[in-house]
Amino acid sequence: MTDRPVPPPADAGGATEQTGVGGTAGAEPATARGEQTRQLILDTALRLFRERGYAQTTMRGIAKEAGVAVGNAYYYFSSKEHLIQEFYAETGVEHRARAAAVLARETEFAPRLRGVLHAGIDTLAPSHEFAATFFKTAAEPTSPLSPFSPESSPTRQASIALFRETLTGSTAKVDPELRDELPELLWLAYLGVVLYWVHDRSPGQAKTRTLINGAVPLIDRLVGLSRLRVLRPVTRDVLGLIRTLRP
Amino acid sequence: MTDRPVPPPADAGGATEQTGVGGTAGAEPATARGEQTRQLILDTALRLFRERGYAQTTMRGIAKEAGVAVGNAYYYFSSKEHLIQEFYAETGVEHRARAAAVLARETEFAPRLRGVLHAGIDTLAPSHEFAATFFKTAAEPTSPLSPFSPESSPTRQASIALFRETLTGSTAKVDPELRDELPELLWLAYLGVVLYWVHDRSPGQAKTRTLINGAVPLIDRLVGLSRLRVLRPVTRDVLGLIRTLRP
DNA sequence: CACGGAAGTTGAACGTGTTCGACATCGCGG
DNA sequence: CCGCGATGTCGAACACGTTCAACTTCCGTG
Repeated sequence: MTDRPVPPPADAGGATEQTGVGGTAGAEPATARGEQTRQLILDTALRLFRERGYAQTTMRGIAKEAGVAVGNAYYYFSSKEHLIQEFYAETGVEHRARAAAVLARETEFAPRLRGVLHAGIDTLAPSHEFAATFFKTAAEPTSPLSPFSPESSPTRQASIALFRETLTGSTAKVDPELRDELPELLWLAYLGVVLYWVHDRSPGQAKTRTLINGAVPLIDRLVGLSRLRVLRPVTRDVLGLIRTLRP
Repeated sequence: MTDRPVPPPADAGGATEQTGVGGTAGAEPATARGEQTRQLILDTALRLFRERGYAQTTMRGIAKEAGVAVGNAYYYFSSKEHLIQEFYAETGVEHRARAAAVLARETEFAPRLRGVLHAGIDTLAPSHEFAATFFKTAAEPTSPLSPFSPESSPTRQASIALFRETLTGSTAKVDPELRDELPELLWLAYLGVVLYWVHDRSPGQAKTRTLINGAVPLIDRLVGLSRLRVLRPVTRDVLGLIRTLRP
């Protein structure tokens, strides 16, 4: 399908768009054989996504290439989109690994943040072609793949934790009030960078690197400035608004 | 289909995702009969989208309801997604109309911006259910529906012009350097508001209203502050970065 | 060893968006 | 009035994502 047509027209209720949340995420393999098949299908799928792009890769193609029936792929992954969630997870793990190397050697806030952001793009880089075409599914609010969805919570929390570590592990002096909220804001900024990267058509996505290199000093300076008398009220108001807006 | 599988596997070139840009946007009717049919199909489609949601509305359903063949719909609109672009256009026109009323009576920057932002959400409000599910197609960089795409240029320029009018028609004193760039930044902020709105699950999307009411004074204050000595360099750097990053 | 249920696997079948060659209707020049 | 090309219309056919009832394989228990 593509757009999740509610399968049984149950839900006598109304014309709501209803999607996802309760949706089965595919089976967690219980045996070694299952685990192996699952991994085979996943590897094949991600390889084909990178080789041919997301849209040009069909579930039939994945199944044939992996040597299984199409129904078998659906036994482990409840939809084509769910294969992407696995991609997210893998990406997140690699991002944190790369970031750890940076955080181990840098102590100042700016270089730490700069390194972590670049590490994220480094991780994503090989998949730029195909990432661009599926990021749209992540943009749908009702999709379990949305970075704000409950299903993405583990990945999101891990990512926010990474930015918390980036901040608290640094020598930066930060308004204590801001200190609690900043990691989430940095994560949001990272989302913005990724959004820019997805749209970035410059060779090697060089402009995204420019964005990071230019934005980090600005963020750094702004964080320092936030303790200034003239800016104090602004800072307070921003934080207040954010707290109000959080779901 | 849904995900634009390059129809003929031509393009011997490579595995690029290739999409859109050259894609036919459907026929511009040349006769009165054509114009009438086109409008009938469009009205039917948008009505069904609002009634049933985007995914639950099928091209066959639209055709049947409009009393035409499915192939006929494709004569005027080259894909289901292209029906959405029409929705954008209609929305933009209504937004500008509502905004004009506000701009006619307000002279200060903050209330003007506040009014224009609320007008945008007012316009979108009746379509929240269905807007949420298709905004994802707008998020795909290669999609003609992306707000950054060449195809969206007219709508985008009109929207930016609206924010320019919001600013220049006001009594606000703005750093002349900022004055040129600010409208585009305000448009970006509007996009951010819409993005929040799409994800906003609060009753009546009340939180989006809170966001607008809270963010506008902040923006207003920040714009004023930008002329301050301490912030001058930051302002310069931000503007420099933006100019570098623009495609 | 036999059996029974859980786990894994299959592929035909459904409804979808989209395409395309054939047909219908129109308006205009002869 | 007759053609004839452009414009509009049609619906069967295609490939896709997804479902599901039937089947097979596996393993622990009696």
